[in-house]
Parts: sequence; structure tokens; C-alpha cells
Amino acid sequence: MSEINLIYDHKKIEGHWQKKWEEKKLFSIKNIANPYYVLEMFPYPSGRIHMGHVRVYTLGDVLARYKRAQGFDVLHPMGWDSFGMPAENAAIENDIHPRDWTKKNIENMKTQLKSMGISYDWQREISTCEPAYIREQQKIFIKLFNANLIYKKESWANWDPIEKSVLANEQVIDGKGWRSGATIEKKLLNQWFLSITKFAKPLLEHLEDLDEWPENVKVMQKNWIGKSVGAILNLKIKSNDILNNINNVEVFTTRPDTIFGASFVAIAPDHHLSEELAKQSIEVNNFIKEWKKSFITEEDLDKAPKNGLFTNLYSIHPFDNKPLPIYIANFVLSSYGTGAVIGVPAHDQRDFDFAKKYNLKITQVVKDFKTTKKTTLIEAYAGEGTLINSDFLNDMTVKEAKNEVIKRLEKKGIGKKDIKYRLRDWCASRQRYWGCPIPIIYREDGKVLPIEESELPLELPDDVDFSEGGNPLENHPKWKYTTCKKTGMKAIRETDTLDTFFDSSWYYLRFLNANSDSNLKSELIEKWCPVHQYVGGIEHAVLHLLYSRFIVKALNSINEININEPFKGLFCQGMVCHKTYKDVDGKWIFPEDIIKKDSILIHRTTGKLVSEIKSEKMSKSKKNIVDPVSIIENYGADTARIFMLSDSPPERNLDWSNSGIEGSRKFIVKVWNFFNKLKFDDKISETNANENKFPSDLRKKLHFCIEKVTKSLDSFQYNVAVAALREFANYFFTYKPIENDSSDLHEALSKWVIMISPLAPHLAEELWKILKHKNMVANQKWPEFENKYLVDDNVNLIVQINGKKKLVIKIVKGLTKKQTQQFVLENASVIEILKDKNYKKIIIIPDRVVNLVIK
RNA sequence: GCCCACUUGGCGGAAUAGGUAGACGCAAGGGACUUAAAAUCCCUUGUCCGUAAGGACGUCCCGGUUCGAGUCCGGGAGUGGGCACCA
Repeated sequence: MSEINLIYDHKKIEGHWQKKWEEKKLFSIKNIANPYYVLEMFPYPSGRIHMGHVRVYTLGDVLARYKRAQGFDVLHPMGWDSFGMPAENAAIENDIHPRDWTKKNIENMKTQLKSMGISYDWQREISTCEPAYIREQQKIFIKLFNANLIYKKESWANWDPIEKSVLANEQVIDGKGWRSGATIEKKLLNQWFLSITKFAKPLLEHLEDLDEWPENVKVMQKNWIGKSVGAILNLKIKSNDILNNINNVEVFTTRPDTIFGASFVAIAPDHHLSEELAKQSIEVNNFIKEWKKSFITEEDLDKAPKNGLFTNLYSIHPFDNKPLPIYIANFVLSSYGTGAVIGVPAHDQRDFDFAKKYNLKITQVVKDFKTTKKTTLIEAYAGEGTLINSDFLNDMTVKEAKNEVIKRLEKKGIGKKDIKYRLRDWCASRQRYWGCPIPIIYREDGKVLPIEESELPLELPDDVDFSEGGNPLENHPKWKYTTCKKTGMKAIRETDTLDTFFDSSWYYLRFLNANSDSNLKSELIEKWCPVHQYVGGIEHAVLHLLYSRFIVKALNSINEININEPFKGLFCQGMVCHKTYKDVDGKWIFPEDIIKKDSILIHRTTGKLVSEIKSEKMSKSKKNIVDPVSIIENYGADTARIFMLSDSPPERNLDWSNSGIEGSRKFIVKVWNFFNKLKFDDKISETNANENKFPSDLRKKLHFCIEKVTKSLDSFQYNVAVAALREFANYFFTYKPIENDSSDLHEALSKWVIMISPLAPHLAEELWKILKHKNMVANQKWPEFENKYLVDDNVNLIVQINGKKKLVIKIVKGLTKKQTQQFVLENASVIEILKDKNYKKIIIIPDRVVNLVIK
């Protein structure tokens, strides 16, 4: 580094301004006249920030500082999503208490985050594992419980018989427990559910009002909720097949029109009829046993081969009375519809595959409008068409037939029109220690009751033992056995804790009352919510965002809050990726362990040949992480921030590169050196550049820059904003002030510094000082552009022949079509081109393009 | 498997509303400064043909709409995210 570069001491500069901002409490709320709530998804305290954090928090900070400069009262808080499995895994593996582990991690991460210079109001810091947060969350739980929006039901969980505990899906690898290696089975547990399906309709419909959300997220939510309009119908079971009074099976279908193409009925393995059959059939019993060992996720289910077992029972077709064989099938979900489907092979691909496998009849009942010839189907036909082979439905369209079938079903009293959602109720029970305790007791008289408000918060016991496996709360009699405070009766506490999605589904409300005892029914919520701009990863597109929307609607429905959506604007940023390397043995290699020798990559210590794989999301296991802490240490926060913002558009993945960070550093140092060489006298900041003396070229370029940066920031194109700022910097680097008066340059530079301040805030404060300004740049108003400086008198007119560019002619702006045509046709080059041809057509877009069509 | 997104030079990317493709940057090459190197500064850089002037081609692939397509429509390929107990 050269001598002059050494002057740019990022550690000194950044530390200095971070302290100043904190001393002046610059980022705490002074009033709420013009509120703007900026929120980034709060992190899980893993212990160290990673590049993904640096990216998302930089994006949020740019917005927060930009809005602040625009005169908004910006709320920009930060907290910790501090319950969850990793703390418990650390407890099991390293014998450290989850609370201590978490606390230490938060301390570390907070220091790291602070070194980034983000404009957080740390006075409002919250942590979901703290008593105050638990207390408020338990209040919410009880309110929802009392409103019948929380209930208990049986559902399946992944059971590890060796660890004697429930495993998360990600802890089950190829059907085995990740630690124990035991074969995982489904186990039926009585668990707590939140009635999100009661809100399926508003959750779906209100998506339309979220016009500041990315379209793809809304589509994903819409598909997740999955509204289906169809019919529910009651199929009689053949009289001599009736068992234990089960004389019918209820099915849901979205295609009642295809009823005459039905050839079988399939029920879920956990359907009540299957369970009844299992009592008397070894075959059925075995089938269900196998099913319990099979897939757990929907992905597995879709990929697994479709299997069925004929039950020897038949149901009766509602119209032609033909018998329909009943199968138990592994692909039928008890959680969707009625847990039973009517199979129409010709018009549903899954049914088609199933029919082929079990030799069931395939009857086509819809033919598309065009085909007249009868052809054998080689796959299911799900399109529109005309009904055939369907008795009274023949010649109807699909829509007409649907209505007709529903009408007749209703008339016969064996069915009706129905709407089903794919969305399932939210299972909020976790058989784990490190989560928010569920404030419920089971009293000895059989009553299930919420605990008294005076007992809140119900905290976790600290003296727990992880060595026995399972949930430590189960093995903690002192905590588990209690009494009912009202009656004095004996009671047992609920030992399940809450899903951490519950914690994160309302935290944005807690920031508003971070230091008080109440949350809900607060006028602050109306003032600040919905969050004006929420920023986070696309991986949360469905679950976290849908659960948050649900909690708001649920609390609204019981008059606890009066907002209807949590997040007005949503922005989803891409991931941070980095190249991965493997050696000849297929082992992942850290990039810093690689040296280049004669353009071949080898490992520094082992000398083994290394090859570049591809750029992937940074992860510890693939050894392609770059530690932000050392980057900030070596290059500074502003350099890291500028790098994060340059090049890649925020919504796309960003590729980490060493040359990229070097490039950002070079830019900052260059700016720094330029400013340091300027000599302004002490009174310069008080003089405004005389408009007449302010050369039009500098003014024009400045206003172009203001326009471009403002519009780019407004549309989240931060990379374009950086490009515009660099472009103007390239201009002023070589600018020579006229007449020994530098007030024009001073004014332009001042505005440029304000514009770069949200991106590189520490640097901007220093530059502001160099420009002899007294106040902090963080308190400056955003510059405005004036249209009169943006218009150009001349414009480049493109002359095309058959749509291909041939010429560019500079013309005066604002000519009419007629004038443009005359101008072009009189142009010597155009005359030359048209020499021996005539044009057949001329298209004129004034000030832009003229296209001559010659054939 | 299902749902969603993305694909533009050697690389990251830019391109109001369909109207000059490649802004800004990285890398590379050449030059200046230097005893030398680093740093810095200047120039060149989509591909192909051509000494040049200039020409042809070019936004993942195939097809369509249009005077005109990176942009709109249909089909396909590849990559990434989610799939309900990771957060």
C-alpha cells in the first residue's frame, strides 16, 4: 500500500463514528409524525455472523438511513430468535447449558453486528428466550386458546427409538436418525395445533392487497394455501362389506364431472376404515406397519412408488350402482380433504398410474373439443372438453357437468359442493426443552387449563439433564408436577414447548413495546404497523411469512390488535455464494488453503491436486465460508458494505470474490485521497454555489446522478445506485473548478456525500467533515433533482432499415412525426442507402427511432 | 415429484413503456511513472471476417407475435429456493 493509503485508517474512522452515533442516540425514535418501520428478519444466534447476515443487514440499513434522510421517523430495531435446536444440540454434544451457550453467542454476534455500523436502535433489543418475551408470548397463547384457536389433536411425528425423542425432518437422513442411526418410525402424538385453516380464506384473499410484495412470494403462498373447489360425496359401502357400522366412505373430488370414469376408491393408511380393517387383517396391518416406516416429507411421498392394497371391500357408484373396489393407498393423505379419494384414471395422472399398476379399468369420460377419432389414452387427460360415456352428462362441458353432478348429489342427499384447502393446521408442539413453555396444566379432574396470568412468565427450569435422551422437561418432576393455583388440585404441566415459528410470528410487534409489560391493544401498533419494509431471505417465503400473517389475523379477530397484515412491503434478498473446492480424494478444501502453481491448484500443506467445483451458498460443511469478522477487520465495514451492494442486484445470489472486495476498497481509498487533497476554506460550507457560475455540465451530471441514485434506491436496485455514484465520482475526479471558485464543486461533492452516506456511512461522515460541514451527514436531507437540468436539447435518433440499426443522427428534440420524416429522408446517408430502392413503409417514433421497411 | 424464481462478454451485471445491447465494476493486455516491484494514472477489450474503412453474427435452446424482441407468447434445457419439526 502506498503512503497516502495508510492515512485511510478504517478502524479509527469506523470506531469513532459508531461511538458518536451511539452517544447522540441518533437512531432512537424522537417522534412519530412520519413513521417508517424498517425490519430485517432477526437472526438465530449461532455465535458468529455470516456473509448472509452482512448482506441482509446492509440492505436494511441502506433503506433505513435513506428513509431517515428523506425525513421519515425511522424505526429500525434488532433482536434475537434465540430458542431452537442448535442450543440443545450444543448441550448434548458439548455439555453446555443452552442458556449459557445462547447468551454467549448473542454477546459475540452483537459486537460483530455493531462493527458493521448499522443504524439500529439497540434500546429496543429483544431476545425470544428472555422472561419478558416468554411472558408476552404466553399471554398471546392463552388468548388464542380461550378463543378456541388452539386445540389438541393426534398427529404423526418422527420417532427415534434409541434417543427416545422426536426428530426434526432434517435430522432424519434416509429414514435413519442422524445421531443414533436408528430406523425412524412415525409415532402418533397428542399435540397442540393452531387453527390457521380457519383463516385460509382471508389469508388467500388478502394476498391481493399486498401490492408491495414480490409476485412470486404471493404465488407460493397461494399455492401453499391451495384452494380447491369440488364436491364431497358419500359413497355407500356394499351391504355385505359393512364392518363395525362403517357403512359409507366420504370422498372429496375436484372433478365431480368425471364421476362416470371412476374405477376405484382409495383411502389413507390412517383413515378410520383402514384402522378398523387392520384389527382383523394381518395383511392390512402389515401394510400400515410398512407405511409407518416410509416417507415423512411431502417430497418423499411424491417420489416414492405408489402402492395400494385391495381391502376386499366395495363401495357403490352413486349413479350407476356399479361396485368400486376400495384400496388403501400410500399416497392418499388423511390430512387433506376427507382422507379418501375417488379414482378416475383417465383424467388424473396419479390415478392413471395406479390403475395401470393394479389393472383397473380406465374409462375416458372427457374428450377435448378437437379430436373426433377415438384414441387410447397413454396418459391422463386433465384438460377441458366434452363429456362422453357419462349417461346424463354426455355432451356437456366440464363446467356444466360439474354443476349437474353437484345438483343431483344434493338432490339425492349424498353429496354437496365443497371447498377444501391444502393448508393444514399449524402443529406448534415441540417435544423439546429449549423453547417457550406452553402455559397449560392438566388438572387431576381431567380439565385442561391455561395457567393464571399472575404465574406468567412460566419459565424453563435451569437444572436439566440431557443425558437421558428425550425431552428433559418430561424427566423433571419438580417442574412437571404442580398444583392448580385456583383450586389447589394436583396438576401436570404441559411439557411440550412452542415451535420457534411462534416466537418469530409476532416479534415485530414486540419491538414497539420492547421495554414494557404490554404488547397488544397498543396504539403504537397502529402507528407503526404494518411494517413498512420487511427484508429477508426467500427461504421464508411461505412458512414464517404465512404464520406471521395468520397471527395478526387471529389477534385481530379477537380484537387484540387492529391491523390486518404484518408486513406492507416485502423484499427478499438472494444468498451469498462462494466457490467450492475439492481435492483428489473428494474432500472439501478451504479456499485459503489453496495455492496456484503453474496455473494448477494445489493444497498448501498436503500438495494434493485441487479442483474448482462451483459457486454455492456459503456453508461450513462445504468449507466455502468467508468470515465477515476478518473482512471487516482487514478492509473495514464500509468496504464490506459497498462490496455487498455493488454488482449483484439484491434479489439475486451474490458471488463472493476477493477481487471484488479489493475493488470496493480501492474505490473508497481513491475517494478518500481525492477529498483529502481538496483545499476548501473554512467558510465554504456557508456559501452556496452561484447558479450562473455553476457550470451546466457539472450541474447536469450531478442532477442525473441524484435522479439515478434516488430512483435506484426507491426500487431496491442498490447495485445501480453504486454504479451511478461511481460514474459521477469518475467525473469529479478530473473536474477543474473555474475562476478559482470551488463553491460549485463543493456543492456537488456535498450532495454526493449525502447520497453515499446510507451505503458507506462512516466514510461519508469523514468526507462531510473534510468539506468543512459542522453537523453530521447522518442528519442531512436527501438532495433533490430538478427536471430542468435533466432535459437535453438534442437527441440521438436511430435510423433502422427493416428493424436493423443503420445510422444514428443527432437531432433537435421535440420534432413532430412529419418533421422527423422530412429530416431523415433528406439525410445524405439515408439517400445513399435508399439509392435504388423504395421504402414500403415508414415507422416514426419521435425522438427515438425511424424504421424504413424495404422489401 | 410438486410449487416458485433465475439464465445477457472471460466474470458480476446495466438497459423507463417492445425502440442505440453490454452502463458501472472485476479480470486480462498494452503504455506512463519507478533502479525494480507494489501502488497509482492513461489506453484497449462481445465474437467472427478484414491491413483498414467497413461488414456479418450476437442476450440458454427451438418456435411464434411485431416494422422492430434481452424485454411479449408457446415449448424445452440447465441452475437455485421451498415442500409443513432447520431457522
